[in-house]
Amino acid sequence: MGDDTSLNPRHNKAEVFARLRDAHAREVTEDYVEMIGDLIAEEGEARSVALAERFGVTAATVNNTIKRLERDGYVTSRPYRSIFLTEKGETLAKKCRERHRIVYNFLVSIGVDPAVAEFDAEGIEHHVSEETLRVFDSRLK
Amino acid sequence: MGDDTSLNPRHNKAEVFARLRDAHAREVTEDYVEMIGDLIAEEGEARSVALAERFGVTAATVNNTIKRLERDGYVTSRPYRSIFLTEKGETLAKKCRERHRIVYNFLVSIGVDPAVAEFDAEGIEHHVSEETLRVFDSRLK
DNA sequence: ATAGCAATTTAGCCTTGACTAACTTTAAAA
DNA sequence: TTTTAAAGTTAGTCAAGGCTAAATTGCTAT
Ligand SMILES: [Mn+2]
Ligand SMILES: [Mn+2]
Ligand SMILES: [Mn+2]
Ligand SMILES: [Mn+2]
Repeated sequence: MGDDTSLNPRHNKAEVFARLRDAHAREVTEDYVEMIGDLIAEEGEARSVALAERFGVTAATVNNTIKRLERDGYVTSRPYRSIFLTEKGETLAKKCRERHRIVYNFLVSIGVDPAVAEFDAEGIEHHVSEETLRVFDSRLK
Repeated sequence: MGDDTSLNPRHNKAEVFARLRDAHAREVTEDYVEMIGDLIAEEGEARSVALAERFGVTAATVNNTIKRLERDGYVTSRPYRSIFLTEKGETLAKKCRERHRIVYNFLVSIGVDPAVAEFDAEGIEHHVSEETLRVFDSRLK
């Protein structure tokens, strides 16, 4: 009962923002593994040049990011060759793709224009908790 | 008809991500002006120490951010004194507070636990377009 | 009036994620 | 088989947004 967390009206706003910063730290990783998975599915392989074109960034930026993803165990790559997802990367990609799909479908289902939903879902997906995602999904049926 | 934008299955994903990066560039600013407004309303003034506590960051970080906000015309401040919103800052704060309120209320209205909604709304608010916000709001009545 | 504490600022560091320019490698065309 | 264009890499730069440690200022209690 001496617990300040839920009773104090000056509630722990700091926790909310810490979680927000956490989500931001994961966003690029999530979008990359999802996109790499998409490319492998659609084109048979994920090349830097395709990632650069789809994200609208330079090849140098893609290169930096891929190195970080490799360091963190999400992808493997060899110089001048295409990029592969590790088990860990594959798992994350699958989760993100499903989450993305649910958020997008939910927005469309409540009446958001598909083109607008495409924009908004790309950002919203990273800030939707498991619980909120379940609520979105349950509204889809 | 030669318009690639809406017909081409290799649609302009790049636009979506460009907008996402734009939204990210504005997030911290939006949360700060909103919080500064809250503090002025609740406590009569916005001090660095209160911002640091609420955001869960150090005083040095707050200082840096306030300087950026000042440079960009959202706040005014004098050394060792409290922080004030400019007209521009006030306008943005008001818009963000209202948007935040709508997103939060919408999440709660569809069955998300209020505590969870508080977390998720803090991130989602920055990625909700005017149009999606109107849809959320219209569902609230 | 001043000592000491709390608040603020400054300096210096780090990572992420972007860029340009220049270089290297690969692969396709000639 | 050689040339050349596309793809990928490297090097160097920058801003945002974090941090710690140390210096400074302002306020409060003695
Ligand atoms: Mn996505
Ligand atoms: Mn995304
Ligand atoms: Mn907010
Ligand atoms: Mn926010």
